[in-house]
Amino acid sequence: MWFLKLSMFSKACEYGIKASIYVAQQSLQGNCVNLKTVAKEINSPEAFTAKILQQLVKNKILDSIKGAKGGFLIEEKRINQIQLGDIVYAIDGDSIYTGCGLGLKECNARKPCPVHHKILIVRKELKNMLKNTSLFELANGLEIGLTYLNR
Amino acid sequence: MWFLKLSMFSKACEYGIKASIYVAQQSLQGNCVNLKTVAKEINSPEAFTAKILQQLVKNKILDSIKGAKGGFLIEEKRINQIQLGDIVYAIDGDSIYTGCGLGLKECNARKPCPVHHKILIVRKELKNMLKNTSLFELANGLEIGLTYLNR
DNA sequence: TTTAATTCGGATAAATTTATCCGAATTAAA
DNA sequence: TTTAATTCGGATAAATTTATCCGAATTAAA
Repeated sequence: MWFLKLSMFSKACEYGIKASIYVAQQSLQGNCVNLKTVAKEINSPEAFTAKILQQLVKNKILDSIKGAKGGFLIEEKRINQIQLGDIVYAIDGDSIYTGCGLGLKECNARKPCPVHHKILIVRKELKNMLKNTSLFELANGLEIGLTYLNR
Repeated sequence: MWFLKLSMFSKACEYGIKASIYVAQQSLQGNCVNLKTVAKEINSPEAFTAKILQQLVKNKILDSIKGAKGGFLIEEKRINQIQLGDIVYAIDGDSIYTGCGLGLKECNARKPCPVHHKILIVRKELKNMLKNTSLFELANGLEIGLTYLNR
């Protein structure tokens, strides 16, 4: 207790998002990058990042190439089809879309928890953001030096 | 991994919010309620709830009365001064207001992470909601049968 | 004064999330 | 063909969050 989090994403999700953005940026330049490089560039623990990259491959966010000179990449034309929400979904599942804000087993508009409608507004904004933010946009911001991945 | 959460609040926070609402509702009727009753009514583990109630007392959200016939209550006039955000803050601290969405140590408008501006919009909505939702409003919704705490 | 019901506070355990380790499988290059 | 670099996948460990236990302190009522 006493220093809990209200961060938007889990660590797994943070790493997943950062990794996807980095791989996308590199893929736009025709580069395939390996785990070691990814972990270094996004400043994340290597072994844990490996798990997350696997998860992203399973969920068709990333492609992987096995063996020496292997690594991760994203088909270029897919980069602007993938939305931030797809990455979050691949790692955290659909708990944003479901799940009561106060943990009630049942909670809906007809029999809502006390914060149901309040949270709905915020969640709607979140869903919207996740749906309308493309990986291309994020990778491009990084590429042109507008944003940073590693500080 | 593989079934992470993207729920808005931690369990501790969920219990804290539910407990505060229930105690407020009861206080509006002049009742002082003990841990056992609170835990039962909000469907939460008793011992853990005890810790959270203590935390809320320390942070002046709730008042406690020790000894037999003791319990928890909120001074009536304070119920509409307390906002949802105060409860969240008491338990989870100010991590909503600070903290980079991608976990970067430094992240600000001048050198933002790739999702900085995206998250700011959502966070602003969240902050707004937490600031403008009073405990009275939540307790009252429960009282008049508009909302439910235990399903 | 004694008893019973309660909050408080510390220690500890269980569950979940985060992280590491290591060997198998794969593949490019020597 | 062999070697070295890599992804993959399972087992396990560390850290954090969630949860329990128990005795001390407090207080209303018998």
